Amino acid sequence: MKSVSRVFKALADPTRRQILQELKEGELSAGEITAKFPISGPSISRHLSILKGADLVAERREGNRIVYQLEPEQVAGVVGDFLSAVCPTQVLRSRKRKRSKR
Amino acid sequence: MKSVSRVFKALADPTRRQILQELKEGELSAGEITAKFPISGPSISRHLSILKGADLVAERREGNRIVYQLEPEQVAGVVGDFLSAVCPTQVLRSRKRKRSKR
DNA sequence: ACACTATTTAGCAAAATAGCTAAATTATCA
DNA sequence: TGATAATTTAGCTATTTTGCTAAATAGTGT
Repeated sequence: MKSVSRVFKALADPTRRQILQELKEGELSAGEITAKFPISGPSISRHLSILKGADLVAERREGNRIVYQLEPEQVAGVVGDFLSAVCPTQVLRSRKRKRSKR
Repeated sequence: MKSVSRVFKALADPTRRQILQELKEGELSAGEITAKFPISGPSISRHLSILKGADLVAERREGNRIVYQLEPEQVAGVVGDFLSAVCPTQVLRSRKRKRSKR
């Protein structure tokens, strides 16, 4: 699937959007994220893997747990690109140019 | 459903995102839009009604046909709000403040 | 090795989504 | 009014999504 599609599909779910908002405050482990939502751990885990698949978050293992952090550049990059493609006059501000296929 | 959810669900489909991009060039009738895609008229009609339900497009009847136009303020407003909520440092530019519940 | 904690993976059921064709609707024109 | 054109609505099917519980995996501490 294309990157843009993965990102917008990821953002289509309210739980996932809220996970991103929580991560904006700082990194959190899977368990800490789960504690903030009324749904099961496995369901959160699935949401996290979708967010990760869209590169909206990064994960790293830290001992026993897995810690997630927001990737604001991907969020702003992909969504911002779409926004400036569709309504160039409304949006915009100098964003870092994306490095081509690093 | 909440407005933000309707918007992001609407944007989750690639055909719908592309419809918005086509409309960016100027308004188009349902038939003209259909002609640009490889899927059936009724399917396009459904996509249009989802976009309309999210206020991403407006429609008006013009004689025989129904003409659609982009609502760039809704696109930029909702998506931009999310963007500045999640990654305030990356994005941003003065956007018109949304009039409260007109 | 064993127990314990944190997390993911598997497998299932219910709901939502997107496509199709056929039928209904709305407007135009003779 | 009757025919034609443009579009939507209805009804169907296949696929995807989201939630769950149970089981597997990975790391820590004894």
